[in-house]
Order: sequence, then C-alpha cells, then structure tokens
Amino acid sequence: MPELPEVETVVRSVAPHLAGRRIVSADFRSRFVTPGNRKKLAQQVAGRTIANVRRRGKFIVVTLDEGFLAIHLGMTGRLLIDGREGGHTHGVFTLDRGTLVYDDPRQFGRIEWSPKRIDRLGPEPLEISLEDFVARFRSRKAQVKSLLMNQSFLAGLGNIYVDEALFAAGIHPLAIASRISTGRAAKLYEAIRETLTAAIEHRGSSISDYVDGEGNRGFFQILHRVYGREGEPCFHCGTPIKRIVVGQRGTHFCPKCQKR
DNA sequence: CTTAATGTTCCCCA
DNA sequence: TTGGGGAACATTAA
Repeated sequence: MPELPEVETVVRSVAPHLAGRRIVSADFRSRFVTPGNRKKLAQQVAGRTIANVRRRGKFIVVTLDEGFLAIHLGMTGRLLIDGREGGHTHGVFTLDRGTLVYDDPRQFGRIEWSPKRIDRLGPEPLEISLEDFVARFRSRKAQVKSLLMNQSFLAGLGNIYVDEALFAAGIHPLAIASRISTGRAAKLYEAIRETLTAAIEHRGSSISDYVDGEGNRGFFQILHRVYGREGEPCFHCGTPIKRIVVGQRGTHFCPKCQKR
C-alpha cells in the first residue's frame, strides 16, 4: 500500500483527528508488527498526549508529549480512524475521543518506539535541492532502479513511483547512475518531484487495497504509465511495456523511450 | 500448485 | 564502503 504519496495522504487524513488527543490505552497483538515487549510498549504510550503526526520517508511519526512512535505500513498496513477491528487488527489505540486501528494482513509493517533506523533515512525527495540531488546521484555506481529504491539514498520512493519517475525522465531502470549526464540527472530530479506531487494530489495509488485514514481510496493508479502495464502499448510511442526483475522487484519500462 | 504483490533486513560474495 | 543476488518474514489473490 504505502509509498511516499500514500503515507503522506494517510498522515493528512489522520492528523486532524489525532492532534491533541490523549491515548487512554493501547493494545498490541502481533509479535511481528510490534517486536519485543508489547505490554511494555502499551504502557509506554498509555496516558501520553499526541502533539502532532507527520511523515518522514515512508514512516508515520507520531510525536507524543514525551518521545515518539514510528509507524511503518509495510506492504499492506492500514491506519484507520474509528476503524472496525478484524482478523488482521494488530494494534488498537483507545483515545479520549475515538480510536485508531492498525490493520495489516501480511504484517510487514511495524509500530515502534523511537526506532534508530529513522535516523538512517536519506533526504526527502521533495526537500532536497537540485544541486545536492545531482551530486549524490552522480557519485553512485548502482543501477538507478536499485538506487532510487534505497531509502538511505532518498527516502520515500518505492516500486511504483520509481518506475513511473524513470519513465517520465526517459531513463532505463538498469542505467548506471554515475554514467548519466548532469542534464539527465536534473531531468530525473524534476520527474521524481512531479510524479510524487501529482500522486499526492490524487491521494495516492489504490492498486489493491490501499485506503487513507478515513477509508477513502486514492486514484493516481489511473495515471500510471508503466507500472502494472506489461505488454500494453507505451502512451508515448506505442511499444509494448516491458517487465523485468531488478532487485527482486517487478520493473516496468518502455524499451524504446527509456535509454541506458 | 505456482507466482506475484505498494517493503525491509540480513547474509554472502565480489 | 559499495553493490549485486538471494532468502526470509506472513497473507491473499489470480
């Protein structure tokens, strides 16, 4: 479900309901979503007041009056205001007004107290300057697809938006970053920003079951130009979209429009 | 039955 | 330190 635009949409939908609320109690039920001592974590958050909710990379950062909680949605995580509890509910926050429910069938998501890995995230794609991005990008010898997926290089892009941004920039997913000209790297920078901005405006991509904090679907999937379009004609040149595997992830691109 | 799915970490090896 | 490749985590849908 969740790359930067989806997480941003969840944060925006959930924040007004949570800011200023007091967590009366919490209940965590999964040894995967909440590794370690779940009872202790529940005690840690109980009684605390939520100062604000924001996004960092693909993490939802819930700042409390003391400390913070980081929620990562993994592949299938959902954070729902006044959501109904079901068979895949692994976290329930009872607030002084309403509840917050965490659902996650695959349990790849995490709810953690001040996790260190948030410090290892790279810059935000919508905040880094063009100069800094190009300098970082051109110093790497990795394939662009893998590099852009790397959260310590840039925080927030995932499989869908990397494929879409590379198509928009006309860059082949297997191109080597350091061998791409400054001009094309600059074009990639703009493509990333435009793709993410448009996706946020459309409230994210609901390709299977993604919904925001109020249960609303996004509709950026309508505008996908390569992701999930294997064999279908490129919107630009008509060549069938190709699918290969890079870093164990399905990778979609136009073999004619995207140069190495 | 097999494959793939919006993600991340860990391990091995160059 | 960088980077490629593979396995693992748990579940569902096609």
